[in-house]
Amino acid sequence: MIKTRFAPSPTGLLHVGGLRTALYSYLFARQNKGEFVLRIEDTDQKRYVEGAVENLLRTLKWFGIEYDEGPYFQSKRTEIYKKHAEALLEKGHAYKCFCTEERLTKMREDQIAKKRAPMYDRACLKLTPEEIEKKISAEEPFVIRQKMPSGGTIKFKDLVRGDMEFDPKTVDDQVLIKSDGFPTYHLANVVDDHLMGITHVIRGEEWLPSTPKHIALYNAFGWNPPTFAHLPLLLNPDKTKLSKRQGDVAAEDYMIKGYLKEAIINFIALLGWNPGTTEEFFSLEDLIKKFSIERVQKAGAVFNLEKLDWLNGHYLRSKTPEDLAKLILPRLQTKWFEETAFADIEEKNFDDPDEKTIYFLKAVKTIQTRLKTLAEAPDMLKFFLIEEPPFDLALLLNEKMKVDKETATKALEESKKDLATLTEFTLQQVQETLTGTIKRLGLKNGQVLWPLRVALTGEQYSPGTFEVIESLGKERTMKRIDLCLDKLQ
RNA sequence: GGGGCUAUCGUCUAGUGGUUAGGACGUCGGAUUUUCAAUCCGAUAACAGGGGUUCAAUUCCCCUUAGCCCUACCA
Repeated sequence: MIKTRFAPSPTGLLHVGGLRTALYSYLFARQNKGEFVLRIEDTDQKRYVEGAVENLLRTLKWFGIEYDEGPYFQSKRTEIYKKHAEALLEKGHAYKCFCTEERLTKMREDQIAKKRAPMYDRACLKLTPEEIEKKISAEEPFVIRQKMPSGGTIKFKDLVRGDMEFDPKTVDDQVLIKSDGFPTYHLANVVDDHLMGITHVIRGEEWLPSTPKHIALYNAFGWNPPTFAHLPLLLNPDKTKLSKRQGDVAAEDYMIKGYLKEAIINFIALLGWNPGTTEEFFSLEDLIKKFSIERVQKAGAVFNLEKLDWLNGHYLRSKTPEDLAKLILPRLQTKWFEETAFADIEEKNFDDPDEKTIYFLKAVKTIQTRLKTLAEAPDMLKFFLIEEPPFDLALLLNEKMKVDKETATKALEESKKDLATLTEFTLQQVQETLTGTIKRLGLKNGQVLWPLRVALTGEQYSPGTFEVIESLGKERTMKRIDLCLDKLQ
């Protein structure tokens, strides 16, 4: 059975690159009716960040990426790694190294100065058993190093990159157990993947150069290595590895900014993979069916937000007003909103809406097509929800629209008079009536509709005047026109 | 310095030994229009360079270049 895993280290908020790795691993497992394991690689106490695990769990859940097993914590499995390291020691595939940090640093500096590849010089490999014994009784701290094989070629087939070949002579003797007793990534990773029955290791390209170390470890243990798939990196606009310096990288940042999970999933799925067709909208379920590891790209992909915006708009527009309203509601907890009559609307109201809720839903529907992110919703909704829109004379009188004070007054008065005669306030009725008003006054559309729109919304940009009137309803429309006329005097 | 990976429009990408090198986002223009969006239509723009192989290379091979990743008792 196919089994994949996502193995992040809790050093901060889950970033979008990690999310994509998790997604691909998850998709691959699901589409093969396999299992997906979550493992927390917390073997470096120095880099542990409080709350990182919670953020990780919360984020994966929010995106609907569910794991079948775990989360495992490597920090709770140190005995296992120690035992395996000792087995390696016995078999001669590893050795104890007592070198101090100072010596290693100096060695490296010397090597670099001599234009040589910085690698451990295996000084401690020459230690006699007696010398080792002496150092241990003297309680000298030590690490356990992997002894890379001396000859041959390390070969493996990468699902994304094809046949790979490394000369073990170019690969350093990696530290396996640190002097604090914790394993390094390289050991813990191999031991766990084997013990947990992982069949496919899907991870970022940054791990490609250390894969020969891992293969050598599998060989040393006498285990069959899993199949590897190294994913291309997500890049900054300048093509460097995606980093915090150049914008938001935490998945949560995008949730906060008002991107929908389906848009984010769709977007990152397409960053490094494509279906080979011109199809471009994919739900998580679609992806499980259509994803294919063979079609994963080799080259890195720039994390470019323009397409995310477009996708988000698409998904926003495809929501029902009720669903959209539910998403917007938590974002409306602002001071001005608390002072409106709508502050007490709850999510459950949308299933059995009263008059107030119906109005709210209508307002949501009216702004729907111009929403790019959920974060914009409160501002766009504001004029619907507050009693009185702001009055801005400079905005109301618009030279380009040929609206002066006299025109505005007349337009508002006459529109009000005509709208007052309506018994029904449908979009069609409103439109026909006002078209008549415009004709009768001999004005251009804008000369009537602009002042009306500004009177009703107080905004520079808004949905169309007819829509606004219909959504506001007769009572509010009348009241707002009066208010505006008063202030215009 | 060493090892490795990569290379098609600005971006995400399709694609083939012979194609008008396709799509999407963006940008620009037009339609619609009361503003802003949405929508529809159109345009723009790419095979990194040099050698081979071949009747023919964007495609296959080699070299160069560029970019990136790794080179920790981080992951």
